[in-house]
Amino acid sequence: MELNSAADSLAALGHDTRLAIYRLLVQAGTEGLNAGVISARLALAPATLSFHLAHLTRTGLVASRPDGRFIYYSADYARMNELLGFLTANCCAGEPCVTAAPCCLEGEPA
Amino acid sequence: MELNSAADSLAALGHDTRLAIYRLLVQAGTEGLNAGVISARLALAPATLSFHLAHLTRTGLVASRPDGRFIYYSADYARMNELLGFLTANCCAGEPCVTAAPCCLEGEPA
DNA sequence: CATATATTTCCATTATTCTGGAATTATCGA
DNA sequence: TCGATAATTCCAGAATAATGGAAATATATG
Repeated sequence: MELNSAADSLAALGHDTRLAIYRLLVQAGTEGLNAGVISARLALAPATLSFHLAHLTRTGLVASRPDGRFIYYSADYARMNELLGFLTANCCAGEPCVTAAPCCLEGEPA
Repeated sequence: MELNSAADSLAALGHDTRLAIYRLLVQAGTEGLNAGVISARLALAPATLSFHLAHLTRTGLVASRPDGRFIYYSADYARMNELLGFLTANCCAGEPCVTAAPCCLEGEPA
């Protein structure tokens, strides 16, 4: 993973509203939630939500899946783990250290 | 950890230059590096580096320790783990899932 | 086909962040 | 004490991001 791409993802998560959206999706599982449900739960104006969902999607943290009139959004767990791995890579200069274990990868296509 | 505080930390990491600084410090270990060394390695103007180090320090990701004319900066590994834990908290809606293991906590005062 | 609903895109305003030269503060060594 | 070095703060211009009303797009249902 490139530094540039990791920074983009972290910047996407570095905003109260987007982080709240992302956590909602992380907790929702692979099914995801449609935009209307997210909008209702977080009390966001449609245009504002759309802007933030587009941002999260652009960085690869979130995937979207149309279903009729609805669009379902879900967290991409593989991407999350890539990002966690990037942050802890080569850490601690040889001092005692355990690297972070992969999380939530079951059911993901790797 | 509060959502607000996590978002601040993620935003701090969501910038190419700050992420590069942070990774340098993560890899440098608990000793850390002084500002001059960081400035030289990343070819940053002093004022620019100072701005970014202040940002990282404000969020708690980085600690500073004066030593004579030098100021040493180091990654706060406990804080990094808090942040990783926050991102993966309650994830996957009961689907098979392994939470991230703590990293780099040896030698930290918890 | 007409209407209702879901979501996005357009757009303009407002707010925030980034950058680096110059001045400032602080420490070291002679 | 004086000059050199380390790092920060001040400042202002330039760039980027966030917000939400209104219009547009797309799908479902009667």
